[in-house]
Amino acid sequence: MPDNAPPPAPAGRQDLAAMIVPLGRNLINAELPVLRAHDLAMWGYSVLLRLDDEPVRTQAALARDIGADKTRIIAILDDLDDRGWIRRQPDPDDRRARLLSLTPEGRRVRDSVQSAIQENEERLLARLDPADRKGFLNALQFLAALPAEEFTDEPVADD
Amino acid sequence: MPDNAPPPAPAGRQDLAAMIVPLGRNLINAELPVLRAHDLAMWGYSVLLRLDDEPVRTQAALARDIGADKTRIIAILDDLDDRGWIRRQPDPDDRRARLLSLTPEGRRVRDSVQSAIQENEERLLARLDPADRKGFLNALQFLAALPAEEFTDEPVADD
DNA sequence: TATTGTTATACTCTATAACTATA
DNA sequence: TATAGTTATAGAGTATAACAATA
Repeated sequence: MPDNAPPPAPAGRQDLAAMIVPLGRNLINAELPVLRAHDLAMWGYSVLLRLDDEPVRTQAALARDIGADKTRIIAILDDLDDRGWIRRQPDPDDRRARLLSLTPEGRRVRDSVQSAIQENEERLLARLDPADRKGFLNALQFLAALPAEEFTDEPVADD
Repeated sequence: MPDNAPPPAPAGRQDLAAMIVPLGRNLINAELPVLRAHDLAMWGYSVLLRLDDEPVRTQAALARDIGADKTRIIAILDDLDDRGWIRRQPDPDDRRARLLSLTPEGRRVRDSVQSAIQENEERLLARLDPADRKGFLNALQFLAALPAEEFTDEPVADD
């Protein structure tokens, strides 16, 4: 037990996961109509989001980053490629690897979907007390950025 | 667009779902070793949590409350019943229904698991700025209590 | 031999449909 | 006939294993 612990609040609140997981499910459900309107699936959107920041050098790295499997994203990449939303170019330096990048059209789709989604999210956040809203976003950004190993005492499968 | 909207912060942050869903996954992963130590699966733990507050009158209601399917919880209830952690008594007033309740042993297991889980969660929350932590929990409790319909403009399947 | 991408296969999870009993 | 619980089946989603190309 940590020595600086405030009262462990054993019955004071639900488990974080018990609140966060269903909340995530509701947020996903709110995204689905938007995604459907652009004929896009959740994994496809995840790929577009990940590629926005910077191109990615291998499909395996992309898969890992979005929490998927390298075998699972292939059909997704095929689909995005067919529509001209991403490019898959063989790396000249290592022809085994594929340089993944967003096309201008892909970026346009991504921006359009994301602003619709975030507009809806802002509608929810607007219902919060301003101070809570700020603390919520600060804390969420911090926690979401924590590497997976930080969540368990036990080492998580990580080799 | 809401008239009181602050700047929609289009590129300012990730989508809420994109932060919350992976965070939920990490929190679940952190729970798994604890659950395994009690030879309990996630759905079983969900059932114990739901039964804690008050007994439930039908299995279908229990399933709905924990976001499961009435056919899916049967094996889970069988298992919890076999271990003596829950009771399934036919309702004398309507012998089709099963009154579901926690046994003292079930409550003991639930408490033990939950305090281990929340102890770990407190370790994470302790890393937050105190004001953020408070805002985070306030906002989370509010958002987690929102009914599913509040998340979409479109009516969600609800008949 | 090791790695990237790919395909094929098997497995797990979940939902749909059909059945029994009570009402 | 309708509802609660149960069982059996089918489907979607996911991971594991084997393969081809390149290093």
